[in-house]
Amino acid sequence: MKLATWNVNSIRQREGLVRAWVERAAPDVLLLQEIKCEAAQFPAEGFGALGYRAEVVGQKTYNGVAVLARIPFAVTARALPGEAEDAQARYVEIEAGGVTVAGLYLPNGNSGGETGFAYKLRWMDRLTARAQALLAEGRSLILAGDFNVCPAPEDAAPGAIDAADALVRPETRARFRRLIWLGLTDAVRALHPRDRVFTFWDYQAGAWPRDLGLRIDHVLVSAELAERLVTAAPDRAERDRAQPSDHVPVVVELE
DNA sequence: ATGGCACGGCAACCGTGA
Repeated sequence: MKLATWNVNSIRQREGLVRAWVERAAPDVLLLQEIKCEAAQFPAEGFGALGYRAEVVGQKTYNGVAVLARIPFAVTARALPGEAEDAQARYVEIEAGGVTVAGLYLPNGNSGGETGFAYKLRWMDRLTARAQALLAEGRSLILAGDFNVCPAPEDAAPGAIDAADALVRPETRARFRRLIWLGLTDAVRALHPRDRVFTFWDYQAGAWPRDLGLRIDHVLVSAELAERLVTAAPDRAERDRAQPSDHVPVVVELE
């Protein structure tokens, strides 16, 4: 199984780029974040022509997630259980090939002051509870998406981010570790323990040419899937294209 | 030393992103 996650920063702006990438990379499952549109605006036909079925959890203007898959799947959730506060479209969960796959767009946590940050932390707690419940059922599990978490200092280029940023605050990192402690493996870091690996470069300040990036898009897999990992890496070349997203796809292959 | 971008919604900028 080849699975990818990509924050595309508006699917309507990025349709051509994403379609071209899908044709080249041919993932079995592609999780999209920040599609920034309602389901009716999602260009499902274009991907249907490539053999992909879409499940879209959309929202006007902000957020929005989707799954594209060329293998059969069943939708198991369109929101993260917990608080009834998710007017925000940030979670979609499917079952495919015997694996539960959650595509997520975790709140950034920098807007709305401490209230916004608290929402991020609660969202992480709810994600942990969901993952724990699925693992308790004995499911093989993949959590993939834009976590808006830079797990460790080596996941940020020096000077790329302020210490007070919600992506690196200790409370954020502690909750990410709690997820890992459920028994999940950070696929990219597991296969690249010493490498400098980034998945995001800001549009501003020449962040891409200066390689001032962050690693904030992740694929976490349960133990038996970790043993099947063959490759796990971002596709950096996508950041060099015309009108790119500020994130690149992260691709994982399981044998 | 510093400033630097892009998106959607809307019809002038502004909230958000990270």
